[in-house]
Amino acid sequence: MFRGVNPINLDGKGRLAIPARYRESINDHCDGKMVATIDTESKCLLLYPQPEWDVIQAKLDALPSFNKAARRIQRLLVGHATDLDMDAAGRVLVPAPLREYALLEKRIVLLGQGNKFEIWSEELWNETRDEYLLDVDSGAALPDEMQTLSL
Amino acid sequence: MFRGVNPINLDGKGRLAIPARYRESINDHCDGKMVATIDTESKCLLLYPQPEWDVIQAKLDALPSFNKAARRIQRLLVGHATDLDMDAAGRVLVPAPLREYALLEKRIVLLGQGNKFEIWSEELWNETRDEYLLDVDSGAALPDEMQTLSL
DNA sequence: CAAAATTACCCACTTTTACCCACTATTAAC
DNA sequence: GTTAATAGTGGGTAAAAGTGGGTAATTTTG
Repeated sequence: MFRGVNPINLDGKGRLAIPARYRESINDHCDGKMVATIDTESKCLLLYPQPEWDVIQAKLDALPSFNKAARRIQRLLVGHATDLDMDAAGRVLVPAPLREYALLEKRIVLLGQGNKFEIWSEELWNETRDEYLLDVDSGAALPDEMQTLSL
Repeated sequence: MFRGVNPINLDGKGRLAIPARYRESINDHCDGKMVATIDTESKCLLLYPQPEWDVIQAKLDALPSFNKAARRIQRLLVGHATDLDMDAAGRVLVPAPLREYALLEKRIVLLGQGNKFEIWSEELWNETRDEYLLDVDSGAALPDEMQTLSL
């Protein structure tokens, strides 16, 4: 279970150093094999341990090919999903097409989100986070599942 | 399980170099024997390992011959299906009629889609992808299978 | 059957990537 | 506070992959 915000620098080659505290867990869980894809709702990337992603892709692959919405999701998610291997220094190379999508340059944020990470450009993350905080005040409608949630 | 975006150049002879990371899997799975056909809903091609295609063609052949829609799909898909062999350098020659259908010139994109690849002209893929990203927000009707999907 | 076009196979060049090493900064220990 | 160890960062290099083209064999066409 991943959690926490981690400000990181991408190096000149587009490599992302996974913070050391996650590495053991990642090596145990998937031998350093990860899968990155795009988030379709925000300009950020999703980074899964490969076994976690394989479950999702199996579900996506099973969707009906002649349904337009299904096809669209398959093309976006599976189409952008790329295998990444951690190197000996605990780094993964983020492919150029994905970097472009999420507007990643030097300063990025790695966000632990349970079974996956999200990768944001630092600038975009800060803006998004601030918007979220404002929205909370406005008291936007919460789905039923959340009405009973106690923190 | 294929996945990922791969920008590739078709060479002057219409050959497509399969990215190295897929080659071992393709050789294991079908000894380099692939089948390409058209996608009937988008101007792109579908590229299957031969055993995967054989399953699909068997289903198509079993459709009722007197149903007009079935007949049409059979003619389009089976009619355009062409055997392709990977050469020693991991390349397949994309036949001219298929290249024309999908408007393939030099810059193309090979899109992993589970049991198959899609082959797009780079320009058309970028346009299509951008449209899809806009549509996601509009929340077009999703099939039931997708309502429960959690990423 | 001959000529032309196409295709398969091979080789050469260029670009990219994986792997390794070195340096710096930060944390932890004494 | 000083030292040691670990983590973060950057870059060089050898190997692999991508790319392009020549030539010979095969197929197609007139």
